[in-house]
Amino acid sequence: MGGPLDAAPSAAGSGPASLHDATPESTAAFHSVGFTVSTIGYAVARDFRQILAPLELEPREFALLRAVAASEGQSQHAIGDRLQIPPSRMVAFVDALEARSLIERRHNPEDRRTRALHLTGAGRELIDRAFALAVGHEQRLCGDLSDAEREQLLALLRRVAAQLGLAPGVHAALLDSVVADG
Amino acid sequence: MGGPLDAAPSAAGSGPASLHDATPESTAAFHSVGFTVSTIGYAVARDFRQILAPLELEPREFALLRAVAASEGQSQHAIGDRLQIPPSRMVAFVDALEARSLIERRHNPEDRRTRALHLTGAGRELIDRAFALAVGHEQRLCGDLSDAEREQLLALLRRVAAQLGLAPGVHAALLDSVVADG
DNA sequence: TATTGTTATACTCTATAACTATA
DNA sequence: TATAGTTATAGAGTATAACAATA
Repeated sequence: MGGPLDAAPSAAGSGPASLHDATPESTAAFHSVGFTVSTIGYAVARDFRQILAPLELEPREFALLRAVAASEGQSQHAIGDRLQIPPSRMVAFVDALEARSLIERRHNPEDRRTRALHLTGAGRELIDRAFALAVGHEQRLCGDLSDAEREQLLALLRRVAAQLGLAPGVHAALLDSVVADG
Repeated sequence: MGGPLDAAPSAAGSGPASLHDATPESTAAFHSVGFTVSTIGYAVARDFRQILAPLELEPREFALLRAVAASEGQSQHAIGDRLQIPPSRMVAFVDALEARSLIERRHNPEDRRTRALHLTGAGRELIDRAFALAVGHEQRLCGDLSDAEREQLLALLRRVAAQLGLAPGVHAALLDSVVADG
């Protein structure tokens, strides 16, 4: 949702009464950690999508390429498991990347049911280019922060993540196709 | 996407080479501000959706209710504009809330094309309950942070938002139905 | 002629469940 | 009988464009 989605008013403990006064979203919106992190997270994801667009690569395709690169030769199912992508969705994703000769399916002689995923040379090159763009994106995001401030931000965010019971490294958005990274 | 979506490796300047080594997402993932804020933002949104679920209210419906509350009597179009919701989508949203007698459309004698939106008593009550849940959510998110740390986190996030050219208070996710707040 | 609200159509994405081939 | 991959079907959500009423 949008501006009015902010759930915490200017004063955290002011209570529901402030909902009905004349001060709308514009002033109260950015005082809630929940709304702020959700808003910025979404904007970052959208921004990253645009950053990757020139490569004709979606964030989730970048994620998939990276997963294949990280453990080459794994079965389609295994990689889908790690990314929490159901088997039937993996098919289309792998199809698209294979059609562009970025990855390839190979038969596994030991178990002819499985298809081992491997990167091609073109796939490696594209990952490198995407990675360079991502690093640039990250640097732009943090352009206003010193190294110490950046570490501080990450430390604070991790403590919020812990409150959510969030497992490090797993982006739930994968399932819903909202994805991004810097 | 998921874990492998992190674009920045453990060392921010290490470069694409680290893509091909044996260290996968698990260790590198949470070192990028972009990935971290996007991941947590998504998790917060999902969490908030579950918080609201007992009220049978979606985050975007909460946002819409709040927008109506903030400027009662505004036309459907005006409120849609503020929330960046196109007119044709507003119809279904307002239909749903009106069917539950949370808001109502009234004819405007001065311009009979427009429908002024007003909250009902039930709508006000539901907002209050949703708001209480949102405050609890925010407190849980920040349960591990002192007041000073919370302000620090918000200040750092705002500086990242500024780098993105993000207008305070407008949650772009409204358009894409990924929405939340604490 | 422009605008508000509405409706209709087509398209995308996803989940679910069959289906095959191997094991 | 179970599993990896695939395909088919149906459903949700959305964008786009037409439409009616009013200005």
